[in-house]
Amino acid sequence: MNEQLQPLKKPVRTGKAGRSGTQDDIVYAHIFEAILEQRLAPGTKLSEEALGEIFGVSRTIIRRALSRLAHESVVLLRPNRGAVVASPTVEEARQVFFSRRMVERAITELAVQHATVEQLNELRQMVREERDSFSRGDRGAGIRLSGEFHLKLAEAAGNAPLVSFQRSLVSQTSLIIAQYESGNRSHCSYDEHMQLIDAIEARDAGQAVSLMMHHMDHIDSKLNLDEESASDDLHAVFSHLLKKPKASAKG
Amino acid sequence: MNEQLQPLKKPVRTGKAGRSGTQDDIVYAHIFEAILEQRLAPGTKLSEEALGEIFGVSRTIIRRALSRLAHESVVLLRPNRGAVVASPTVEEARQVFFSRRMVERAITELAVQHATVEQLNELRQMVREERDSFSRGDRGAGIRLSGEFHLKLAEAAGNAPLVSFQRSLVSQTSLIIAQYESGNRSHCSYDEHMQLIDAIEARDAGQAVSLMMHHMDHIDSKLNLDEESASDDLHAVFSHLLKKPKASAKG
DNA sequence: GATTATGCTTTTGTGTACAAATAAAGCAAA
DNA sequence: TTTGCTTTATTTGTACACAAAAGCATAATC
Repeated sequence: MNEQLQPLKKPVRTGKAGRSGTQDDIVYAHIFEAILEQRLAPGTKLSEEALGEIFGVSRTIIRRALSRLAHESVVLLRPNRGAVVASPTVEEARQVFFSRRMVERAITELAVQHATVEQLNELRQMVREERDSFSRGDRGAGIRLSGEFHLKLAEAAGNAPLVSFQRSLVSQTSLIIAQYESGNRSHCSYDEHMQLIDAIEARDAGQAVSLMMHHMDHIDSKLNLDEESASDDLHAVFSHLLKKPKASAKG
Repeated sequence: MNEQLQPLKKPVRTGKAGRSGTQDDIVYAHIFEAILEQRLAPGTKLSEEALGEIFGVSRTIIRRALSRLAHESVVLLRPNRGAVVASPTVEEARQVFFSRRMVERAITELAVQHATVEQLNELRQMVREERDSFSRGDRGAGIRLSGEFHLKLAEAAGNAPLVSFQRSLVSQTSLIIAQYESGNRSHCSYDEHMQLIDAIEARDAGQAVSLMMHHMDHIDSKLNLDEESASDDLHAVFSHLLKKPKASAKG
């Protein structure tokens, strides 16, 4: 139980954490990523002390990160009983998707009006990264990048409250997909993403919204109710970040 | 600087704080109420230590409350520079109202489908309280209750993410109204609220949505850009909660 | 053998001390 | 008088220690 992170390295790519420099942003991003990539299964207990030890920070920092995750409904914070990875029910998933349809429609319309060519090119670059992740077989990163695409689109729409809501919805959606999506790796959302960007650049609101709604339908239709298992050992989950203490202190 | 609250009494009515029992819920509610009732002007610095002393709790609790307010964009949290009451710009106000129109439309449609008669009666009771507040001349409470009406309606719609987003939007709207609404006290929103409930009870979606959109228009049209002043002395703002130390230690 | 009571362990909640960063004040020089 | 710098003071950031609550296991009783 005395493993420590090196100075505390931030993960591949965040996009979510504000200035992504402070300790709690880093912890937040790591835990979030671990959840999305299913290294942390829904229901897993997130002990403050254990996480603090793993990341080499005090419980204060962990607590802030967990609080933030709880606010996005990715983590459930039970008073006096600690935090667990959220396990959205089918009904909760349905509600999230309802809200997402609403938000994505609004975002698409706004993006058609406001998105700059520069922003659209950045979006294209993100889609390429997303595609690469899936073709590498890195499903976790793919889901995450897909989410970041939708978040970036929200930013291009230029409405701050919508961005904030979208962030929360995307997080929850990612968790739901990670939990419920059927095994067929046909998550070729990047193709639909590209078409969407084209429609927005053409300033064709009708077409863009139509594509977005179909995209939502596709995501929706891929869900099923299989429960998959993942590790709930915090040390194992974050082992790739740990430097071995002596030689084999925990093997 | 040695004033203390009695055991820590919660404000009139919260509706916002979860179980509204824990210390930080109480602190949150008090500060939020003070902002809505314009006893705390936009831009006012919210010192952790001062607030801690006033409420008789440690900075830990204050910090959580501020963090929560910041997440609703009612308070601005600047790293290393403390918290201030948010002062939404005209553009930010515009964005909030755009989002609200979107959300209120969805909520109204869902409420027509799902709201029970019991919920509608509770809503009517809230509108009566709102009306009473305005007739008493208690503008702050009126604005707050008006916001709580919209939040309760969101709950009746039965979509959790929407409720959460609505909470944030309502908070911001209240702040905007408190800051920008013109002096004419023609804030007779309670009348429109009553008509809305009737339309929902009649399960007339078209009429309900139409009323809601007009309601939004009315709120919108009442805004102007006058800046009003309010106290920025924390002790004065919360004086009604303080018991006098000895006889006249601070007069 | 099942069930409830009780003490023990673990984990979270809160207050506080110390470190770091920022803002303020004072002073000097132009 | 004003401007810039140095020093001081205030305020936030983080860690830690102690208190309180929940969970767990053991044991006793029905």
